[in-house]
Amino acid sequence: MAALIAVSVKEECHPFMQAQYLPTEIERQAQAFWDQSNAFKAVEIPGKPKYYCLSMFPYPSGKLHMGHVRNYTIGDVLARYHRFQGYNVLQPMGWDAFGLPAENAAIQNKVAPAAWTYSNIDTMRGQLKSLGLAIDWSRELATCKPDYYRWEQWLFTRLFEKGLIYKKTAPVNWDPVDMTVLANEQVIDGCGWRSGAPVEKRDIPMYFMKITAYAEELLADLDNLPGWPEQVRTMQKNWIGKSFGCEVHFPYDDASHPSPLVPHPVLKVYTTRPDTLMGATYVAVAAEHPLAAEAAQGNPELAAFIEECKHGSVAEADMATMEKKGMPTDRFVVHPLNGEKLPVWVANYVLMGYGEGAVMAVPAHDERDFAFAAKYNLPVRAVIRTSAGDVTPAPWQDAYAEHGTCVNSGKYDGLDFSQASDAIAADLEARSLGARRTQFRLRDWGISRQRYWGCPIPIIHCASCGDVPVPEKDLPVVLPEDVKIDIGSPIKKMPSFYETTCPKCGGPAERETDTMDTFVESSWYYARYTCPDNDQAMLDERANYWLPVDQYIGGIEHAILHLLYARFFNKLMRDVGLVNCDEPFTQLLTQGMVLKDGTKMSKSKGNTVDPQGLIDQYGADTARLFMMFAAPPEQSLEWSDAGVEGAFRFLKRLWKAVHVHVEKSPHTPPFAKGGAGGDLTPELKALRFQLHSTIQKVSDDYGRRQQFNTAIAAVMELMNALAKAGDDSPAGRAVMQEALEAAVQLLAPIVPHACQALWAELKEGANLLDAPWPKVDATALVQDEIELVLQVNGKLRGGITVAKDASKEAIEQLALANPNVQKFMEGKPAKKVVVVPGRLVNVVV
RNA sequence: GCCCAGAUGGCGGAAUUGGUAGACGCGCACGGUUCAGGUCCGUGUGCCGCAAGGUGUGGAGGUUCGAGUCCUCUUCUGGGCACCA
Repeated sequence: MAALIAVSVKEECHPFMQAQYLPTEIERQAQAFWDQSNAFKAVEIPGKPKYYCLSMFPYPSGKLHMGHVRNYTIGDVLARYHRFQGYNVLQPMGWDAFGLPAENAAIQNKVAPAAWTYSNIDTMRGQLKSLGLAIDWSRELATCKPDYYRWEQWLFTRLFEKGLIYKKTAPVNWDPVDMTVLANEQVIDGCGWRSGAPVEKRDIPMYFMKITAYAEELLADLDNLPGWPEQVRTMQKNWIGKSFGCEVHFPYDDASHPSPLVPHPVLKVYTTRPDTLMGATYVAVAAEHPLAAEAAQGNPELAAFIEECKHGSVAEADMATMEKKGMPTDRFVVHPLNGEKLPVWVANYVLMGYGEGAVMAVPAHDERDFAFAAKYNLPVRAVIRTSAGDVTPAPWQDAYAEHGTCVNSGKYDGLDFSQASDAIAADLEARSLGARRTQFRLRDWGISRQRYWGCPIPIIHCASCGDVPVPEKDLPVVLPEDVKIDIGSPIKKMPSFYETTCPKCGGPAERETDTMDTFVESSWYYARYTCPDNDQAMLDERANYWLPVDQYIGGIEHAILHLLYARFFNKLMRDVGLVNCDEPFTQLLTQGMVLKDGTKMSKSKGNTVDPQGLIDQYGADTARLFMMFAAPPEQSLEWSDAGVEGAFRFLKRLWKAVHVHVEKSPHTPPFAKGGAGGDLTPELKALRFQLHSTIQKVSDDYGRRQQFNTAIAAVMELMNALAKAGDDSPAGRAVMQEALEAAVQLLAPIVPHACQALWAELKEGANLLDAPWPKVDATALVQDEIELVLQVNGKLRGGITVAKDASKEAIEQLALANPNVQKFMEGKPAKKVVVVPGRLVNVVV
């Protein structure tokens, strides 16, 4: 590249254009022009259709990686395309700046997390700018700045007062050597990543957001999001996990000795299979269940087992893959319908966080209960007739879990799933030993983190007044940035931070030193972009101009948590009166990962390609073109150096094609129907047919399909056709001008710098950003004849050309008369002839 | 373990509504241009076969005149699993 620049810096005869494609200079000029003309500054214009295009903001980890380049190029392509369509476009950018990596980097490099973060932001901002993104940089925000997070604290206090934030204990990963709480990511094979010590579950008090209060709405509104990928809606639906079942109460056998630890003389369970209740042979509780602790008193073996269950991480994947173990207690409960005495077990496969933390076990019809019963020799009683029959001998078959007809169930025999469920629920209700109930898998969102680099939770703990939210006038609670980092949060050891007075009683009090989950910041940033400069309110009327976000773009890995939390926050903000819309993101595009050698590009795997090197060597346009061409946005993208070369080669050919044309015939007006040239030759007609088909296809690819690889391929095909065209007549030159103008416009969203320069060349200095999107000339798409494929028994046997309005009968006759068709019919009569208009004829013999 | 995806030439991918499988690009081969090439241009390129033709979309079945596309089962790969972001 350097050599290339050195060769050709001399000015050519043409004032605007170099003969050679010189991306460095072209991109510098284009970016300077966009900067100076404030081309992408977004202003609210009432009445003009708006398009809010948002890519998930980056965590400032150091420098840009290829995933960022891909994400922001996709967003930029959509933003620029809609701008050409006449929309008032907002495309902002900011920084998801709080988080764990800053603390790790701080320990490693002996820098404060704030300094490290701000320096990364500066580096990455520069890199983003070199990509030529159509971003309104005046709206840039960073979540670690008090002018951002003060509003998060403000909303927290509102929600706390509304009762939507509450406090309870919950288990965390505790490293007993480092004496710290670990993130799931920091637990490797059940041990702390730094200390190597086996991790324990420990209950600590935390603040929770009542997302379950919105479970119904979060579930129902998924049906109002047709612009979201089906798979994301399905994942969220399953995550929320609404189930219809029954609460069943098992009275304790020795109800005469109710434990003070167990408030009710019944053991409650939740089941989605009340129809199998007659098959329950034991009851199992989670190790954390109060009954387990109570039964362990005076039972050292059981106490040891419960202790053992505390080892390992709190991650559900770990819990679900570990060996299913259990231990009996000396307690029994009474079956609520048949009065049988059932043993109570403690089992590690029962989750305390779901339902009642206890299950009724029906080994005959539940796979986990089946395995557990086999292991511990517990009775199995089949009570459902399934496609596998009336009994359930080992080994387990999936059919055992099917819905079927009750058998061996006394008065319920013969009833199907819903009849039996209804009847059993009714009988339980009559005895006050249970009731119909819906249950959600979704749990409330624990937002407390025992970390430093996050938004301080605005609560003051007062010995007499309890937990008091920080009054609005005292916000923000500012996180000190000039700190020394070692293991543990510095603000927990900083009296100047936590020593304060109670806002209610004025007595001495302590600030909360936990910070918020960084998912909180990323749950509302999309709204703050609409009014980032407002220092009087979290949001203002501009939010209702721009929201909802019309197009959101980000990695599929965020399909559940981030997107669910953001949807939740939108509803919270709506209910506080800050926004009008019910949902934050109308259209969602989930991009795939960038791979190299078939695996994810990542620092830890050492297979990264630095985008900066790519931009320096080939320019941003080539990087963008390659990224958009190599795969459709939702699929994973395989990195290829040769593919980058190919993209660069295409841009050189495009540049040369325009250059040669302008040199040969400058100031050519584009072909216009009835204008230059009059009647066209068949070749030029064909060229215009391809040109306008391409405009139609590419516009559809950008606007509806969001498949940019096929848009690029179509323009490549057009350029290949133009390279073969050799008509130097005035009509030929006019069609060439028309085609090159369109090609440049069609590529402009993807390759903005080169196209900006080429447009100025073709249109004598005009600004491409002012040009409306090319229109399809319907008359160019009219065809007199069409080609049909001929098949015999579904196999390709030739083709025919017919008039576009040929009748079915005429087509059938032509097909049967075709020599190759006759050859493969081998003299047999046609049993059936299928004519698919405009496509094919299939003769069945 | 549970939830959600994906699998098509030597490679990335195309085939949009069940209708010509392999567009476009890379790579490769041959030819040309150039003092030179990590330049440019042209031609060819799924596999088997001299050809006619046959065959072919992870695997096994099925529906259909017709299946990469729909159904059932299955294998492998990837994403998520609530404290990575």
